[in-house]
Amino acid sequence: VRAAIETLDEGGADALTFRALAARLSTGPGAIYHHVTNKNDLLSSAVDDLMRAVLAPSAPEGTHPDIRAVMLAAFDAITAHPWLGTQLVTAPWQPAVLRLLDRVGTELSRLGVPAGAQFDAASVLVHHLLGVASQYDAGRTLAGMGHDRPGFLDAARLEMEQPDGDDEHPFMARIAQQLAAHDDREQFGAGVDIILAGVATL
Amino acid sequence: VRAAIETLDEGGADALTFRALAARLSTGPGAIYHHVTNKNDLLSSAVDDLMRAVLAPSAPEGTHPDIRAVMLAAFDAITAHPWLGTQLVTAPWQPAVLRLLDRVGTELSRLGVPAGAQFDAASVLVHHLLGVASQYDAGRTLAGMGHDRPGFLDAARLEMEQPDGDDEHPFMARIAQQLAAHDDREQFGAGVDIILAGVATL
DNA sequence: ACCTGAACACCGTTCAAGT
DNA sequence: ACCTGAACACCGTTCAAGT
Repeated sequence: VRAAIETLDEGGADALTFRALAARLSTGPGAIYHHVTNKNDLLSSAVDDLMRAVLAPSAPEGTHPDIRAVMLAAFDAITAHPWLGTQLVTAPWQPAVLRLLDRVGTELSRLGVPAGAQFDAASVLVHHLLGVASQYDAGRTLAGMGHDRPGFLDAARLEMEQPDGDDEHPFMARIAQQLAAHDDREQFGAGVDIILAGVATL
Repeated sequence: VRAAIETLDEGGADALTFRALAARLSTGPGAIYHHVTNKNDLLSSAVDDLMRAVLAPSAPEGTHPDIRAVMLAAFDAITAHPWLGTQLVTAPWQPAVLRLLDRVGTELSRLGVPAGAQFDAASVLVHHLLGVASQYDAGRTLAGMGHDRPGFLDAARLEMEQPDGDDEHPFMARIAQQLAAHDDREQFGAGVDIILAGVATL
């Protein structure tokens, strides 16, 4: 599993092959099946490993883990391992996601959110994370985007323009500019704050 | 593209193969490359077709499209074509997603949301949609879940229990029960409402 | 211009044969 | 019990040859 994580970190999702992994471990592809039942099993084990660290009790004894801190820890894990986001999104019912959901939901419960709304609220928070996560991985591999997201968005906006030239898509133009001066982590946190503000009204 | 959508609807993402598609169109696999550059191109064309219908101006002349209505229209498209959700999540920078983001953002702008927060707010809304969307597709194919999500969640909860038996994961137990009586569409709308309530505080 | 379908370079997975 | 690595059943994609 550790070798798989290294392969994924170095070459992305496409680099993880039973043949490549076998070569890295100086063995044959078949040998891997003695330790793992599946490629899916291997991937979810890799995800589990990383998410376990995210959810490890970092708060000092007696203190309660802060939702915002947990969300940001997950965000940081995903930026460090971009393939992790895609993997979480592709299999949202896997144990790692359920553990995260439980942690968030439990914390919401402690904050006094009504029982009937805890699941709705926790889901929105986790979805926010998964959404940002998937963008992050896709952004690395997308042809033509590179690190120039503002330019990419602006080009996309121009493609969206109707032939009649009536609609100008001012919103897209504005966010293309904003993206240039934006810190991803800050923006993620801003989204969390919006959701928590909404939760607070319940 | 229409044949691809039919294949995807009938057999899910794995069923769309150039060989299967060629058979359905009574031709060879190579012929498809004269109309489409790639499998990715084919998939995003299929996504575009469906999302174009979602974003088509449905509101009567002069009226403004309601954010909630747009979000629910997208939700309905995804439940009708579960593979659509996975596809949207896998490539969040594709034109279809950007058009949705623009629609939501433009509407937020009209509602008086401060310019600096429009992108944050629109992103959270779209992420909520994509998150629910990916769950929907994964839920169909996940082994052991079937249509018994409460039972599945409860089993997952039991697996999560630590050997020391101290932690009871009461949140998971509660949502496992809630899921039995829950309407997915309603829950999706509840999430949208939470986000909009948070946006309103800005 | 468009189609045909064999061929190429890969996959994940299996399995007889070894140690 | 674990490894080995050829073999199997697939992929997406290409390309000479046809119409």
